[in-house]
Amino acid sequence: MADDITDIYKKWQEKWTKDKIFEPAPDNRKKFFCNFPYPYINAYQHIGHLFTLMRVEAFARYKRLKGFNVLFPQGWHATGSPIVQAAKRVKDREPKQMKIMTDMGFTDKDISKFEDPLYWIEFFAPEFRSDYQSIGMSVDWRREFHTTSINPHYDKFIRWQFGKLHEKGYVIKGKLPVVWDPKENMPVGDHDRIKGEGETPQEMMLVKHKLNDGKYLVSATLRPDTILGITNLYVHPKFDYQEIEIDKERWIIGEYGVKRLVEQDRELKVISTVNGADLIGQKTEEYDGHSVLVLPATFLDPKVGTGLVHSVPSDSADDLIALWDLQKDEAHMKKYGLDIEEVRAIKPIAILDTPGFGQIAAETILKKYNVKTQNERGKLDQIRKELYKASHYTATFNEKYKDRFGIDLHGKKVEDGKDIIKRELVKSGWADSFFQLTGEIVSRSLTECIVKIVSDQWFIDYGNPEWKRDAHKCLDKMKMFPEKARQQFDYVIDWLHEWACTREAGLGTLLPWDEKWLIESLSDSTIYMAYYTISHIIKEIPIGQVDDALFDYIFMKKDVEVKCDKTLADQMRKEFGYWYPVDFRNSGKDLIQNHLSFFIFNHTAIFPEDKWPVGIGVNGWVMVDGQKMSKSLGNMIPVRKVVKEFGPDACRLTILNGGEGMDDPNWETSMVSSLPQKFSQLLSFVKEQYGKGRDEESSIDGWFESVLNRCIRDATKCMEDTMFRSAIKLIFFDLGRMTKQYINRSDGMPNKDIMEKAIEAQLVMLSPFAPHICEEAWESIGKKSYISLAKWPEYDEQKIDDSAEAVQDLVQTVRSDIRAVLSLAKIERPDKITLFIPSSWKYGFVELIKEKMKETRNPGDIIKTVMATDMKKQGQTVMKTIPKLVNDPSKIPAVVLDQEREICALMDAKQSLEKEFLSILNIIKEEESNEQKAKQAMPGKPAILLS
RNA sequence: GCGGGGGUGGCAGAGUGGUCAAAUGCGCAAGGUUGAGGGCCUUGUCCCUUAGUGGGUACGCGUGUUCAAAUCACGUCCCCCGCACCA
Repeated sequence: MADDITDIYKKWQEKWTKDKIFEPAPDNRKKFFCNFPYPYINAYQHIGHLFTLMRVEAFARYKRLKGFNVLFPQGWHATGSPIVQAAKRVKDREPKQMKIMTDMGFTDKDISKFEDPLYWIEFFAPEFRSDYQSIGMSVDWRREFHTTSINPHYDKFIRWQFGKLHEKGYVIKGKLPVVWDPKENMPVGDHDRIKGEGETPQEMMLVKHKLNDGKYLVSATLRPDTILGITNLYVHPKFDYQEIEIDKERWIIGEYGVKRLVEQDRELKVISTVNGADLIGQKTEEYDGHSVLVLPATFLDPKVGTGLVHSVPSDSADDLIALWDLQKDEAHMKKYGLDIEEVRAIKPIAILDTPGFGQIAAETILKKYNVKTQNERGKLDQIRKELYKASHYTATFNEKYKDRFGIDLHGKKVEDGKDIIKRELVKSGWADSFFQLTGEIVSRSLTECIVKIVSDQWFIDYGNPEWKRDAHKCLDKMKMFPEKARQQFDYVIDWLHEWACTREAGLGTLLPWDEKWLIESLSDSTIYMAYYTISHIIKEIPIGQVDDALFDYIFMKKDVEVKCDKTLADQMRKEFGYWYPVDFRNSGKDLIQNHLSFFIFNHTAIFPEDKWPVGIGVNGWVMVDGQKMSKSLGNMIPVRKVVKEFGPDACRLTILNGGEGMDDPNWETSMVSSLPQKFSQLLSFVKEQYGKGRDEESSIDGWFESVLNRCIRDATKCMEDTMFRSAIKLIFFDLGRMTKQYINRSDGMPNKDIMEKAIEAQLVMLSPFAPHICEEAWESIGKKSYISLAKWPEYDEQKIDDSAEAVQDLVQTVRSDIRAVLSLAKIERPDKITLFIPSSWKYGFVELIKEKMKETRNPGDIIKTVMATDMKKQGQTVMKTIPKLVNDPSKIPAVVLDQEREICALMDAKQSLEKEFLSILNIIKEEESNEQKAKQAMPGKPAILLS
């Protein structure tokens, strides 16, 4: 036996490894295949990973105890760009990255090695593995692997997968707007930006306005649906616009607009430059045929859109206030030679009904905020947001939209009609579109980013309706942990559409039929769990012999020629056939909308129905002592740190005790730090108590057997539902407390068999959470085999007896009160004890007390009871209480059960012993067991009389 | 805005029509216990009142359904997660 608790961990980890107890092979038992998404290995893991991981680990160990043949493998993910980019940043000695490296504890000499992306994998994969091992994960390490082309076997597998998807027509080609660094000629992800995190490309509609000479003024808008409300255009008198030839048309558009069109691969030719001032006063023809005036405006930003806008004063507060300002400013109008009356005649055109804002929403809201001029930018910015929300999501089209767009939109919501209008405008040639960034983005190369349209991008077509149907079918049959995650999946499956599955840079696998592309990281990790079933075998096969045929042979049961050893191929086919499908895959709730849904989709696409996944677990995000864990708060806790400080079992128990379901679990420092000591106590308790006690039976045993069986029953239910926190409470805390109570209640002489059963049950049930300690305790009570391979305890429903538990608790309470009184009165062995109790207790209570007291060696020899006054208002409560407590009320001394509350009253008396009870005792003593007097002193209240 | 999950005592967190002033844990208070440690065991902990007791207010807010609501319905406010090409 290990001397120190810290030695225990290593001892058992080594034994497990030596005896290969977590390296399963197919046999005739039922199997259970669970896994945890392979982590991305660009830094040491923190306790956030640990929670998700531990849910799988605890479940795996539980299922093993339940007699399943359990497979729990683990691999590592390196696909994608973060490692490559981090390596590059290390090479550039970028300060932020250097801090990350030194924070992880690397010296300057170490750091230079990280300039090579492959070194990251080489370094971190073993580090992750050693962290996993140090915390006692029951993983089959033979099957470990990492992703990307540097693992050629896995690479082949991913190529095979994509070949399959391609074959079935689930991979399609299309266009994609991406954020682009024009200097580096690379796409720019969110984390590669100095400025503009979260900004994305946004499609803007280009609306054409026909001038008399047939040329078009082109404005940009996010609200093409309000086109019927256009009253005028605004151009900036000081800007130069460009006239371009595009698609055989002539457009007049700002220079930034031209630039964008060029960047986005539009063919065009610049013809000439047009001064804004020259456009003012001209008229244009609109989509619906009406004619509007071009007006001057100075609020325009040349960088936004096309540098000129159309004005919809009915529903844009900015447009309306600008119009009002201009209408008031005669000098300004004159300056540009405008007809004052004509300008003043411009009125907003009602087009939408906005609940709460009426027909001319812009006017309503300007009045509400009391905006007087267009210079009140703060208010106007706020208004824009508020009005956009209301207008876009709640407004409906008015009668003008009745048959304008080929379909009656009158009364329809803007939200629903917007796309229809957009399509119609494009179709009729009155609108076009381009992309614009939602905000300025500056890349790490200090270049301002642009939108680039990638035209030969590959997509996985999650929008395919038949595929969606299969995904739903799979979901419907799956078990969810917890069940309430299901609704989110349902929504996501419907909502997913084409997913860009290839990248130009990073680590990974090349797209088999178009090798300029790399398969993106979320797409190469959807069915790889199948690879776990064979990874330990396939790695022995020369890479030249691994081809699509082999995978078809293994996974599709196709009887094709394989290049490799047939025995090995058959063995892999057997492994896959045995272990698949995935029984439980667990992950954070943020992965529902991508990875976990892809997991479902891809399985239904590639595998036959009996291999579709059957269980998914989802959990929340780890908090640290009530606070969100984040880099900025500096409370990211590395796994290795806490494991070293508190030992693996304390960490395992603490993290799972933090929470369950979809709630965010909370890591409590106070809990983890108190556990090592509790473990020591548990160890010595088990050693001390096991195998001791009496052989004969006693009635107190029934109580404890009831407690024990109930605990096993409830804990089993919790484990089945991965409600690990509740399980820990029952197994570790409640059962531990009750076992000690049993020893007390049997005066240190518990029944030997029952005690042994209880100790064994507790250890086995606790072992998924604290396996090292439990193995040690198991060994200390003389068990020869591993507790990790023991049998989960059975429970006997017959032995669970609510009434027995209630009665026992009551009796024990009375007994301890008597003791307290005796000790207070400093009497060791009274001749007589008199209990004064409410008369409503009489049904069987007295006999019961007598009997129990005898058994438990009560300090008095004689117990006499006296009925005190009737208790009022008992009946009603009692009648309600009984049915809940027992199924057969006739079986038990009914009223007694209800008296727990009254016993509590007695306990109260004990609480205020010094103040109150002493005086009562005095009364009783003085009166020399004058029962009458005692009754008067405390009518209805139980009292204890000694003599 | 959309989809999902929530709002309960000092905190965390049960409870989904009556047994609810509300499990359990932490915190806090009192007492006990062990001459070892932030250990263990009792008891108390919404407000007022009592010898026992009784009464009041409460489960985001409002309204309703019901003999009865933390629990059901409607409305409303607030918080968290996601809304993608990022692993």
